[in-house]
Order: sequence, then structure tokens, then C-alpha cells
Amino acid sequence: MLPVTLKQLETFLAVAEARGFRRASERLNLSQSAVTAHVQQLESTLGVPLFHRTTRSVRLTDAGNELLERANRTITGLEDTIRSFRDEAAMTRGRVLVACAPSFASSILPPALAAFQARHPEIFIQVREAYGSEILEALRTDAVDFGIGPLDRDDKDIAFTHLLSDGFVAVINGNDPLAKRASLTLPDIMGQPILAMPRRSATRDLLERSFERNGRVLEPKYEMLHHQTLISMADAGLGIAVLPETAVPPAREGSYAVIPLKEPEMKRRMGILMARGHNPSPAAKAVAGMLPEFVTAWTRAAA
Amino acid sequence: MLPVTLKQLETFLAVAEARGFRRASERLNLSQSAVTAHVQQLESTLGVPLFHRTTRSVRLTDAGNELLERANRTITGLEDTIRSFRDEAAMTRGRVLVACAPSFASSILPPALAAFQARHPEIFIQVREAYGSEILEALRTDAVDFGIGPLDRDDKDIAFTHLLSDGFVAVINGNDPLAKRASLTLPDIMGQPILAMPRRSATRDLLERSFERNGRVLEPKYEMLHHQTLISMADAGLGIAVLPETAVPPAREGSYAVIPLKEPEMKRRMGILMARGHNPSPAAKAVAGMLPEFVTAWTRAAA
DNA sequence: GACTATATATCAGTTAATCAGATCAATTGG
DNA sequence: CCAATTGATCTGATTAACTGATATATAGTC
Repeated sequence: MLPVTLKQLETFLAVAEARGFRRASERLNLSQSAVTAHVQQLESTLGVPLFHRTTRSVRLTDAGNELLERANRTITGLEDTIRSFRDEAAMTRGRVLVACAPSFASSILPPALAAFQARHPEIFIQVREAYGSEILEALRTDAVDFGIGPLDRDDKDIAFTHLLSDGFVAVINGNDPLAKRASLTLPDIMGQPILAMPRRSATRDLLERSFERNGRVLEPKYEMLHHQTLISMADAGLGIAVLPETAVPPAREGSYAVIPLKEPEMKRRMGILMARGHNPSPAAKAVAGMLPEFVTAWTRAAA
Repeated sequence: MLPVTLKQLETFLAVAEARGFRRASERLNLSQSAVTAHVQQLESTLGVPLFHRTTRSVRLTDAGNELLERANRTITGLEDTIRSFRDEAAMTRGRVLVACAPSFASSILPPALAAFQARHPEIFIQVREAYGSEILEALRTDAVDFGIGPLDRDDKDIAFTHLLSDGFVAVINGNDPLAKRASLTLPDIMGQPILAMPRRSATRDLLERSFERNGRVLEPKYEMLHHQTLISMADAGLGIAVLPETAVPPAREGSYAVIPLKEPEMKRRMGILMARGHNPSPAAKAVAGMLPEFVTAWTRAAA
């Protein structure tokens, strides 16, 4: 353990600058005796006198001059460090990495990020679109600060904060006979060509399991990576796209129909995923913390 | 005043290296609760979490990694500083500047310096030969650590430590009638050609004042800068050299005679001169401190 | 599933360090 | 010569720091 304290060094610097113990004590809001004690402690641990003192003048010794330089560097360095970390805490600095499920990334996240960036332009936010398993992997390796996605199964390494329960919708060409229905069931669409997400995605998994529970096998006609592609294909009358509702922009007049899929209930719980024991930075905490508000705003707008 | 302490930083470093609060506490000879407290204080003042903690693992956050670097630099820098000053205190480093009267510099000082350098080869000692007034000037401007010379008059800015009382001797050619005398008085030599030091020297001053008190004026035949020159000239029969006894090497067989000048007593008190309020470095203190021993050795040898 | 071992967090009590205030000695300027 | 100022020193009181016991959580084991 180091035999000096920062107080001693700061006192020393103050005495050197103020050229007097008494003046230094006033500047430090300390008693003069404390200043004397600190300097004496320093001199004793270093084994070298630091000041030539008479009652009328205080001058640095050669050793004192050397310490002045070194101590100044140390103290200002520490001040810089503290300031830098406080900036990060005040979120005028820092970076946040998020792994986000594609549906959320394309719907609710953008306005939330825009609002955050408007208030904290210095924070660098990086979003990576990822499927459920990739999100968990990224969390486990500390590659991201937190994830946004579905909770597959309870994982004791992952803390889950619920954001919304996401239903599924069917997207169909406006002229399709089914387009007029207020809601659809799985049997309604089983005969139709299905446009689905690729196998790796959690959405696809959920859909597949629902088919299996109803004694069918999901055999998509097309398998597309991007939601927008699926929607465009459904709009073109190529089939029925089955997508999480968050992934589908509200239908414009005279275009495709968006119809909720009911029976069986296929809900996936979307939320914030964080590695248990992961201590989020202030910026990460702030980003995650503002999400619920934008979720409710989005659900209100969709209704 | 800085809101962090070195203890906190050291504890943080220990936890980071030991990857655990408990192991760190053992390494620091501290209780685990103290370690926890220190880290929490750091996190609180910086506003940023430093560790991801589970009961099983302690990992640095991004902020923690940054602090690790900075704190390491700070701590090792301070350790270097302390080591450097301790080296100076242990006199394996340092420099000493001395202003010394010529007589002392040519007689007692050399063996003393040799002995000191043998024990402390790393200390750089610089000796400047100087007359009394020059020594005082050097002391007042902090140009030297201490001086060795005569004390002209009491000066409240100068602290004096007595080393020896230096008498005067006459140096005469061995065949001179006066050479057989056991001692001489001022009237004995007043008729003779005098070989004396230049006007600026304290020795010359003292001699001049003694002549004046006896109603005479000192009119030296030759005025030489170096003691050895005066001695050689006296040896050659050119006159009587009047010198402080410390300035004259013991006479060799068959050469010039060295005869004490008595009546009037002309003694000058030689000693260590130090600016009052000047805090000598350990090395300077050591050099000054070993002088008395060599003074007694010299006077014993001369007797 | 219960149990053990191990980890950090928390709290209360004690200890040690720190500081303020008064006093002293030394020095300077009026 | 006196008043004012400065640094050193001492003592009592306050504050901060540390320890030890306890609580809580988790991973591994039988």
C-alpha cells in the first residue's frame, strides 16, 4: 500500500503555489496545523525536505521542485480521469451496443433511438439486428450491453424485462377473399401458400410449433429474409405472409390487408434481455429505460 | 479536493487483478467488506459501474477496463516518484553543491570528499572555491547547499557551525635568520617583504586590519592568487608569506620553515555556513556532518 | 431437491486517523 | 520596541475507516 495520500500531495501543491502554509490552509479549507502535518508527513515518508521555511518565506527545495512537477502530473491526470468518467455518467460520452430482434428494430426502436440521440448526441449507439439465439450468444460474451427480443425459455443467465406481447398477423393481397375477415385462424390459412421467415428466426420457430400442434407441417412457399420482402410478396398476391404484428407497418389505403391471427393464441413475449450480473453503463440503462414509453406509444398508434 | 483516494484505486486494481473481492482482500490484508466499500465508493463517485459481478465471477466493465489502465499509470507513477525520493534520502542519488574557502578546499576537504565518495559513489558533489563574501552571496541565492569558510561578522541570515580556529603562519626560506624561531610576532616581520593573498580574500582583510591596529600599513611585495605560489616564492627567499595554517602543507625536511604567528592573536573561525531556513538535503547533511571528524584528524596530523 | 461451499452485500461496533483551536517561538515592519 | 504575522506543537473532540458477524445469492454435489 502506498505510503502517501492524495490529500498530502494536494496540500503540498497548495503550499507551493500559495507560498505559505497559512494561505494554503485557507485555500484548502483546512486548519493551518493540518497543512503543517500533511507536509511533515510527506517529508517524513520521502525522507527529503520539501520546503526551506522561515517564518517569513516558504521556498521549495530542489526535491520540492521535482515533487511539484510529478505531483502536478499525477493530480491533473486523476482529475482528467474523474472528469472523463463523470462525463460518461452524465451521458455526454459513451457507447451503447444493442442486439435487437428484426421486428422490433424495424418498428419501435427507430423513433426511440431518434429521441435518445436528440437528447444525447454524444452517445454512440450501435444496433445489431439478430435472431433470438444470436442475441443470447452476444449477451453471454459481453458483446452487447443488452438485447431486445423474445424470451424463448427461462434462462438463469438472462434477466428479462417485459416490453410487449406480440401477436401474429397475416398479410394478404387486398383482393383476396380472406382480406375482408376481421380475424383469421390457423386452419383458415393452412391451405394457402405461406410466406415465412427463415428457419433460424424465433418467429419461424413459434409458427412451426403451432402448425405441429395442429397436426400439420409448415411448408412455406417462399422463405425470405426481410419482412418488407414478405409483405411486398403478399401484396403482390403470391401468398399469405405470417409475421409478428410489430413487424408490419400499418396498411395504407387500398393496399394489402393486415389481419390478426387468433386461435391458437400465438404470442411471443418481447422484452429487454440482459446478462445476469451485467452492470449496464448509465447510457445503456437510459436507452433501455426509455423503451417502454415508446412501446406504449407504438401500440396506441397501431390500435 | 479530489473525491477519490489512492486506497480506493489500489483496491480496485487488486480486485481487477485477483478477479474477486475476497482474493483481493487477502492480498491487501484488508477485510472483504472494506474492499466492497472501496469499490462501491469508486463506482459512486465516478457514476459508472466498474465490475460485472455475479457470486461466481467478477468481470470488468468497459469503464472498468479504462480505469484499469489509467489507475495503473497513476499508481506506478507515484511508486516511481516515491522510490526516486527514497533513493535520494538513502543517498544513492542526489547532488551536493558546496562553496568552500580556498585554504580549507586545499587541505581538509579533499580527504573528506574522498571518504564520502567511497561510501556514496552515486552522489554528485560539486565544490566551488570562493572567498567569504562570495560564499555568503551563494548561500543567499540558494546557489549552494552550504558553505565552508570564515565567519566575518554575525549575520542573522546565516547559521554558523564552528569547525576550527585557524591561526596564521609565516612561511620563510629555510636559511633565513628568522627560520629558526619557534614563533613570530607582527613586528618581527613588518620590515620584511610580505607575500600576501589578493585583496578580496577574508585572510587578507584580517591581515590588513592587524597591521592597521599596530599602526602600519600592509604593503605586500607580491600579491598572488594561489597559496602554493606564495609558498614557492617564500621558499625561493623572495619574502615572508603570511597564510592561514590550514593552507600550508606540513614542511618537508630541508625546505622552507613554517612558523606560527603569535601576538597579536589573529584567529579566524572557520566553519560551516548555511542559509538560515535552508533545509539541507540528506546528502548535503551527510557531507557537512562528516567534516568535523576530518578537521580533528587534520589538526592531529599537523601537530 | 436439499445441502454444502463459496461468493458479495450489509450492518453495527470499535478503532484509528484527522482536524480544529489555543498556545508558543520567531521574525518583520511600523 | 511593539504589534502583527507565520509556522510548529499540543490536546481534545470529531469523523471516517475498518473489522467481524450476518445476510443473501449461486454453483456444484449427492
